[in-house]
Amino acid sequence: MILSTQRNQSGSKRKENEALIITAAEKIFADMGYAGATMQQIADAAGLPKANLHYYFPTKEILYRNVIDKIFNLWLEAADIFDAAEGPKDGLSSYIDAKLESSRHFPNGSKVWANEVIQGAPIIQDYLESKLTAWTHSKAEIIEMWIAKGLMDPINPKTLLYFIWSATQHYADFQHQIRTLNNNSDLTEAQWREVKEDIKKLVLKGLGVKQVSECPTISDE
Amino acid sequence: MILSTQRNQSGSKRKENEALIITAAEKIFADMGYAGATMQQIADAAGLPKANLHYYFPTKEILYRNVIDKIFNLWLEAADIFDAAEGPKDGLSSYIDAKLESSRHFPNGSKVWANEVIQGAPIIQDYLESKLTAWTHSKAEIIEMWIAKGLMDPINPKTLLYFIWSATQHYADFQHQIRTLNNNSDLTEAQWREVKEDIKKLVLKGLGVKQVSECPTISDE
DNA sequence: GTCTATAGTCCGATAGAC
DNA sequence: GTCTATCGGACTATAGAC
Repeated sequence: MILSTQRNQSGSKRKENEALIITAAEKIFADMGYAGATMQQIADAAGLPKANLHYYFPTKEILYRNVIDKIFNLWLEAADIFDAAEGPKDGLSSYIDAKLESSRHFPNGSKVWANEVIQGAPIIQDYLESKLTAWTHSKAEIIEMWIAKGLMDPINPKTLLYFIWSATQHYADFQHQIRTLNNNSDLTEAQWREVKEDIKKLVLKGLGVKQVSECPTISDE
Repeated sequence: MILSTQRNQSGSKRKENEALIITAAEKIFADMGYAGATMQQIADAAGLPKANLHYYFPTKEILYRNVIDKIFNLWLEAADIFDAAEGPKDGLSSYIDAKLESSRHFPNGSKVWANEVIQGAPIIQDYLESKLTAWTHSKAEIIEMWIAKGLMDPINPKTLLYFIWSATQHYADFQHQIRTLNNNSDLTEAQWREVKEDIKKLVLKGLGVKQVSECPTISDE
């Protein structure tokens, strides 16, 4: 009993600190790159001494892999929408919405992923070859089914997926460039809404999918 | 006379070595990131002793800025097509072609740029604020003119530019991921042609621009 | 202009006290 | 489980011979 309680206490303390460190690491890795990030910077961002990081994550690389793991699982979840959809109009626009929301509110994960892939995925190649490959094939099948049913124009499904990934992740990865070109201000709520509508409209119309429900806003303006 | 000859000789030798070093640096910075790249790796890739790099480029940062400079000028050149175009059908499809060719044949420059912007442009912020801002505004004006003339649907010009940048640069920056999802093979000539056609078709149709000349290929297949 | 040898700095990781 | 102090290695940059 006592042991169990102790285990719970230390277990939750461990989980708490691990989550704290991973969140701090995500930001530092996004801002500095893997090699550029230092354990000291991550420790400062987490408000812990550097040695504690090594207590929870023995090496920098293991910490990094844990950050990637969190990012990748969020990515997979966002795509459940895809499977549940009735057709491309519903599925693609929900997926674009979800990806843009993720770019807006959690840009750091996307940045870490992009940095890693640009450099040839030296550390997370196994993710690409196992999980991402399987995921991509399953989504490609759905797109092919939609095409076969005549719900949208024919297109290489991977080209379409890359298209959506790049258009949406751009708003996370190139956040700084977009901000600079927007008079050094973050996009406003209205600008985000406009981006979402523009991208969905362009993709759905470009694919020959019938337009999103013809009255987009609820009421005013 | 003699002095002038000597100056030419040493001048061309200097230019030669500088170009050699910049090309090597571009690859190493793309593969390793700024912090991850070492002067030793760049020296090895250029086939020179490390001290010679410091002779031509006093510091790592100065070398890096020279790499960025080359990349950015190529980017600007690729966009001259834009200004010369009659309308969106011509201008956008030429621009997409040019950007995809650049992604295919010179991916390293795009990767270095992406890495830098993801990390908040710590070193080349002045480029974003001066050159890129001016460039973007001039292209946005052209797009707005096309819209005003009724040649394409209304869209925020910046959203359209980001769209094209992301879709095309994705094939450079995420080259490794695309290769992995393509059975660990680079895209073939035929696959590149398909990607180009798919992207142009999607963008032009999505924007309500009249379709690309209705018989795309010259002959066979 | 070229190259070797090294100075000086910073970082990942750990030992060991609490 | 927490933290300080430090080791050992790697890197940028330079001094100085050729």
